[in-house]
Amino acid sequence: MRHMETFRLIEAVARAGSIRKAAEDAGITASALNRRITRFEDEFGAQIFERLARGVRLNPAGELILQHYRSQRSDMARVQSQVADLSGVRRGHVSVACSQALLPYFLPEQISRYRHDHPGVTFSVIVRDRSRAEAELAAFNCDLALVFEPVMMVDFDIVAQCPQPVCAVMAEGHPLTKKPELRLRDCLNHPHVAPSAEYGVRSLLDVAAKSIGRQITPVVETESFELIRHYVQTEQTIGFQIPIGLDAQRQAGLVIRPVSERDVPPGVLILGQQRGRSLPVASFRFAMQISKALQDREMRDDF
Amino acid sequence: MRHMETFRLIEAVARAGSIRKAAEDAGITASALNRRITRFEDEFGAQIFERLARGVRLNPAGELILQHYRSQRSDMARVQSQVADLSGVRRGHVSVACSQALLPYFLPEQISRYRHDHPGVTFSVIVRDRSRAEAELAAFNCDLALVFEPVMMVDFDIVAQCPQPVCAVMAEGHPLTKKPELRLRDCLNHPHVAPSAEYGVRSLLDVAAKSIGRQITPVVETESFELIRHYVQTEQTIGFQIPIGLDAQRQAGLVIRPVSERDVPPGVLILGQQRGRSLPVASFRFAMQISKALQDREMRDDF
DNA sequence: CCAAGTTGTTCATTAAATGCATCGCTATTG
DNA sequence: CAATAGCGATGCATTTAATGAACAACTTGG
Repeated sequence: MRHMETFRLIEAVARAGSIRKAAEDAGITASALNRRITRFEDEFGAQIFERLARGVRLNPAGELILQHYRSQRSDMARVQSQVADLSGVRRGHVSVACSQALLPYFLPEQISRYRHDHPGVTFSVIVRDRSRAEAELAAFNCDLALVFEPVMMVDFDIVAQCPQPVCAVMAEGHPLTKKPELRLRDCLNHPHVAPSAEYGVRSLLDVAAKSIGRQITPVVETESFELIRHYVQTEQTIGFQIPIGLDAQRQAGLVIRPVSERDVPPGVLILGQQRGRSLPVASFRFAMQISKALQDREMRDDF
Repeated sequence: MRHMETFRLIEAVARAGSIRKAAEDAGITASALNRRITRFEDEFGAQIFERLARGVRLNPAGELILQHYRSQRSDMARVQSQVADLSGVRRGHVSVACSQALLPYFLPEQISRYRHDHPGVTFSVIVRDRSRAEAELAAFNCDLALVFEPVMMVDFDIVAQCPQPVCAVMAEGHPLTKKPELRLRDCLNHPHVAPSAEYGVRSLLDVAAKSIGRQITPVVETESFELIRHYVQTEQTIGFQIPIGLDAQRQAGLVIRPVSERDVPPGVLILGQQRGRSLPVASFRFAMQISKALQDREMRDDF
């Protein structure tokens, strides 16, 4: 779309913080870019950049403009996808931000199933912690966010949800695998491995530990859920994860036990979108599929 | 805004049904316009007009595009008004579609009150019957619709409402003014004057008459509420209107009596907007003021 | 007070949009 | 059935708008 060029440039300038830098990135001269911006400001009727000595910065009006532009761009993408849809071939692109826990099994399965029915649809998956995922949603950089225990910003709209008890992962032969019910204090008495603070599992554990007068003291703290799963098989420790990122059948040598809900309340896995936005056809249908899958999961209540 | 030019032209072509006519209206040649459209279609990736022998017509894709454009235009207007708002001076424009009943007292008073506080805000008021008012809303041609007994299309969002009993208007000295309670059958036994079929008052009366085995048989049927009010003072007849379009104090020589609610259920006056749309600041505040006014009216329960 | 970095301005140049004349097509009309 | 009028598409010359290059004016930090 040609008309959007100016907006794209404005966005680039806002990102770069300088007209010259943005111009260089865009492959035009600073003077041309500067004039586009001033012309736009004239037409719009207000300045959108603060002119500083060391560059430029969006002012509040500019923030509004940028928000408008992003929403317009996403809406145009939706229109295009609807048009492609009514012309018969189901094309489109779905862009999801998700927590790490969805990476090993859930999302690959869901995407594969969707693409089996609609091979014309492509996907992009970005991995973000819960607050970043919501930020991507708000910036219209993705259509859907699938996150555990989101921070729930104002413009976040819940599409579907599914409770997820915190689970302990251990290697076979770990002493705690014999216990019929796994209490948090038992886990904390053994060496444990935990995700870092920005993750939902950790924040649930922190709160729960505090309420029994204890503290999470991981021997290894990491951003990578994958590392946790592998580490517990290397050193005899306890890791914490949520069931959707685990698969009892497939994880050979790994034992998965829910931590007693008396100690740690289950968190919620949430599929969300930007409030008030109408999604492209493909994203909408994918969201419906995910919702159904989460619902089925809740029915089965497995982990 | 420059970028929207092509969309404006597309809209003009869709309205005119012909590229040549639209080009003439827009003051450019048909060839230029034709090429803008084909270029847009290329960029967009799909045809948006059906080429017929006698001109062009929007296809479904074109309808979507037009809808998108209108929504974007209105959203841009909102952004501009927000920017004007945060720059201190409260400027803006409010555009309302309303039923005739609001013209004599209610809307003038409300607009005047709002403009007293915010002189920078301008208004446009268009008069439409209830279904037309909703159509204007859906086409983003106005921000608010204030209508009696709307037909309630899918994208119509209720902001506020206020019940309005159907009232009979008569000249002083009309025999029915003596009755303590006014029954519908009494009214129908006298010569009466009614609004035409597209109006809410009439449809309420039609339903009510039918349920008592009668029929509305107006000696004068008109689109103009004003004519009704004046006619009942010329020939001894009964007119029907809703209280918000009347003012017991100010209507010299006119008697207003509610028709018994046992016969005719009260209709509802509704303030609505297009679903999912965020209104410009001025329109939003005006809507809030109207809501409050309607609420106060309902409390006073006067007519 | 200078060096480095920025926005804003001027003018020649380049790219895009437009106007004009014309073609081919189709429905209408006599 | 043929003439005609109205339509969108297209090639070419022209006008208009956007751009690039160089420079001016300004702010900040040392």
